[in-house]
Amino acid sequence: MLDIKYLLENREEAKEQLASRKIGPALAEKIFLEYEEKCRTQKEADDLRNRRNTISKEIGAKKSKGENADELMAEVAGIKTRMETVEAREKELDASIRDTLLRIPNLPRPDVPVGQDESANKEVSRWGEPRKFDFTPRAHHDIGETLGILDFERGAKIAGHGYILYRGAGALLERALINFMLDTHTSDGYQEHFVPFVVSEESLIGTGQLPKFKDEMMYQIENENLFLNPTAEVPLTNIYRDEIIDEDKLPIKVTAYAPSFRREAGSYGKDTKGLIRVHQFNKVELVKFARPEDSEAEQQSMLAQAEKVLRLLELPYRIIVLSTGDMGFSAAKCYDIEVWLPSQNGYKEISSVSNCTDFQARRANIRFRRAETKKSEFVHTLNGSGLAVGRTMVAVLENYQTKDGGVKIPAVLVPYMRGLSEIK
RNA sequence: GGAAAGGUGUCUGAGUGGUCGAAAGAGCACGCUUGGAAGGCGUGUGUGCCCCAGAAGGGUACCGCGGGUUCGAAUCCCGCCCUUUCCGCCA
Repeated sequence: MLDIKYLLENREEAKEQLASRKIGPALAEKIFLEYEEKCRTQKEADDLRNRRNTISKEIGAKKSKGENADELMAEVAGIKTRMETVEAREKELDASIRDTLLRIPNLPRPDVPVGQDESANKEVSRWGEPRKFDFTPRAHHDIGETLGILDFERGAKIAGHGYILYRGAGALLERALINFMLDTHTSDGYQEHFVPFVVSEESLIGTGQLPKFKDEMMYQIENENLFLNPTAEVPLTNIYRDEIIDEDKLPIKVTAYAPSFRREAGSYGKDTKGLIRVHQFNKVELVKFARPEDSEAEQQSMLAQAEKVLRLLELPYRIIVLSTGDMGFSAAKCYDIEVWLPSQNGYKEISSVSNCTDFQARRANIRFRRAETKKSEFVHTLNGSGLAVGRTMVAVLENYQTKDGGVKIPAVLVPYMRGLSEIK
């Protein structure tokens, strides 16, 4: 959620920034208008309440002395009639302003490239050399099915399209990747968590998935105010919802493995085959809570943390900084890591590392107490995939495939594979 | 799922219709005391919003959340959420 004061005090600048995020000026104008009326309405309501409170005290005083208070009671009755109308309008305006604010995305940091979509994204760096094949590399779903380690048909039989059954060495490899990633992050100071796989509406509002993306993204549980976890960013960030953290505890670094569930409504036709775009995928998530002045640097180190996994797996990748039009709702600045996929002869997103500044903290009411001033301020929250496990599996299968249809296991994973060094 | 108890400020905890933003204590800040520290003493110590050009100041709201009763609600009533204990059911 944006700071309404910032919007009010920087109206034109804010509208420009919103335009870069594909939000027209109408929403901001609506807030300005409603805010103005809200101030007038609140003033009237406050004055009426003041009068009522004063009279009520007088009534109390009179009655305790046994005097007659009928006249005062008649006056207060008149006030109450008017109060009903004014207070109702006040509530309506407050709710409307809040609802609008909840649907406005975060504003970009000044160094984010401005643009409407991914064409304005900028490549930042590359690591690793894509392997030269002396045969035509196959796609991961082809490799996986042939080896019998990925079963798309039976996954679909069990749950439908987009739900995958992993078998044997495939199941083991998925688990190996999860454990390898968690071990890597925890040894670098991220505290491991195991989180609920369902999340409440409040939590989702806190991180920004609701109210705006309910239908496209979320699976809701029938008869419950619960949703399947769409990303461990939600449970991890909400750990500190409605809390005040001591400044000397910051930055807090947490990590968790969790399956992510996405409806992916509206993405029909994209990546329909294989593991790339599915309704349930595993992910190891990184989340940080930091002081505002540190969040920039913390984002860089989180990016490096996610990169580390790919470097250890020796998978080539590049880093992209997303443009204002391509960033996620809650992000003020976002890097994508894209891994090399031989079958696509190109790079594919495998991680997203976002600085959400105080946007989520304001929604979720996550603050810290500044030691010097004793005042509470909103923290900055950051999140990043470290990494999307399913897509890492894709990258391993494709980059490590052999001419005869097998897959070599990256050296760092062998200990996690009970010594298995190749799937054949 | 059933029964009971309970949710108050940074924390502990009092408060069952009026003068309660809320006792007391702890913590924290400042000052005094001391050669210094400990200790003691004193003072202060929430947040949002609105009015005000701003400071000062004022108003209003906030005692889990939402409604209701009342001239007046932390206090009474209803619904919901959460916590604890016991029972049931299970992994």
